[in-house]
Amino acid sequence: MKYYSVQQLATLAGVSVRTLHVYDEAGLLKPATRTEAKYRMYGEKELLRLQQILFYKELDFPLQEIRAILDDPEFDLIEALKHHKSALQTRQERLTTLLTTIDKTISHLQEGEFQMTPEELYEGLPKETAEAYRKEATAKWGDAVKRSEEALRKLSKADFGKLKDEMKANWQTLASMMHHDPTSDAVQEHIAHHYVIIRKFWGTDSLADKQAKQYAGLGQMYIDDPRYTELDGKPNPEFAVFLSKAMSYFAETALTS
Amino acid sequence: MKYYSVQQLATLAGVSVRTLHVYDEAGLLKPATRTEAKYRMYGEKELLRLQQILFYKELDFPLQEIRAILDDPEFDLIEALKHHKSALQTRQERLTTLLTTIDKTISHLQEGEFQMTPEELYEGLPKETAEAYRKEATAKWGDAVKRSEEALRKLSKADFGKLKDEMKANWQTLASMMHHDPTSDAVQEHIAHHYVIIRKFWGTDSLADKQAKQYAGLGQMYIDDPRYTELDGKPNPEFAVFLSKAMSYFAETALTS
DNA sequence: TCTTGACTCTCACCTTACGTCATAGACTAT
DNA sequence: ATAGTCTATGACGTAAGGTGAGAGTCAAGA
Repeated sequence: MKYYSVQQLATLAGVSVRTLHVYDEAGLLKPATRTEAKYRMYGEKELLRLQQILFYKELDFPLQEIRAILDDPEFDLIEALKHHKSALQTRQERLTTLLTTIDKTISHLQEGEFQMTPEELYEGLPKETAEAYRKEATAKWGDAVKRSEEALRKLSKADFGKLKDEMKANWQTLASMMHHDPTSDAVQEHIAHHYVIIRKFWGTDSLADKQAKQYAGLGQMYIDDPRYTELDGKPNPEFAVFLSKAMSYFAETALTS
Repeated sequence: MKYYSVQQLATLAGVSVRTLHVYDEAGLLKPATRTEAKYRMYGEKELLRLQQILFYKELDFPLQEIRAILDDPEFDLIEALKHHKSALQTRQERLTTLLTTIDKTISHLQEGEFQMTPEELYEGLPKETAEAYRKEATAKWGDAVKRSEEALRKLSKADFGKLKDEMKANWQTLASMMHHDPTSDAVQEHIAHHYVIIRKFWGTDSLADKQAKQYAGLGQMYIDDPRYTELDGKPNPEFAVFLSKAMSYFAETALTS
């Protein structure tokens, strides 16, 4: 039977000696035995248990719960995991909010310094071209466009600003992703995230789904049209940028008209 | 000049009195003045500073840094925000990994755990009719059906019951809506709400989207087929009821096979 | 055998940003 | 005057260890 000293076990598992002391004290991981001089000696079983402990610690379980899980065979592990999962999701949402706030703060502070003028936003997309897109969209989606505009008008000014910010970020992500890898699923993810944004502002309102579907359909209209996606018979590397701008223009128009 | 007591300020800002004590002690927010009895009195300026403090606290800055930011006009705020942002992004990535790990662990633990008798679920739909629907569905959606079944088997018994209840309610709403107005958008809303339910039970799992899409497609299959929607060349008033039962049967079968 | 250096033991205080008493004094309304 | 509310300070507790202090233990070289 092989034994490990505190330091050996600590090194093996990548934790500190103090950590093992704490686990011993907490009854979470007792040494297999002690020498006459009270040195802690751990065996294979303890090593395995430590692996388990570290696994749950990775999942951010508090030590008390880890002990409960490992010691009580009746413990409803699955329920605990699910509970923990929802807690993590809450944290993640909070982090997302924080990141958005930080982004806004940064861009607010940089106002004037790096601010995008509307001209820059539409850069490469001349007014008449943009107008043409809008006409095309309204011709194909007339009613939907109107209903979308109604829904948008129901937002408060503050929400309107937030919505614009989030959508802008989403489009920028799309453009950046497709710039780095034109074959990626970025468009799908973009639309999926668009759903998320829409839901956030209109909740379960059935208008949300209509709006999102209409938007997705509008994007699809461009995506399906080789006049936009291809250049000389090959994928147009500028398509992502174009799509971003076109959709942005469409939304801006819908939001403000 | 208006002054606020500790409690007034605390209530205004939504923090505890103790928090204000701590901030005073830390030199982060000193009261404008003190009464003879040493009561802390805060003015407008302090209120504004408190807003600032809470803003940075929202961004998870430690109090020491907040003090540095607010007291040192030379502090490079934008750099600090950017630095902080990347830290938050790291945390968020870690959370995502954790959530994935939890999902994997849950499904690993639930493997093979769940079985159920199909008999009680066929209620209201004769066996041979039901079997025919299922055959049609699997013929058209073979692979998707199998994947869906996998996902469904991973639910706990408790969740399974809840899912059944919510889906049943959703179908009943559909049937009732279409009964009153066969031309309504009820099917779209039904599918949209189905998305919501699915997300609730599978959360971040990407299977959720596949499941929902497949379900939507299956419904569309019936909706597009005049054999079901029409009767003697006119809209079939029983279609909603039929669809409800067919979809119900399909899901039940997927849940139990 | 003695000494040196590495290892180990337990005790105990420190960390964040407060929460939660405890005790004592201050203010307000009846 | 008295009850009820508000305030002050001080002290202890939290999670999961970090960082020593002081003392004992072990293996190896001189």
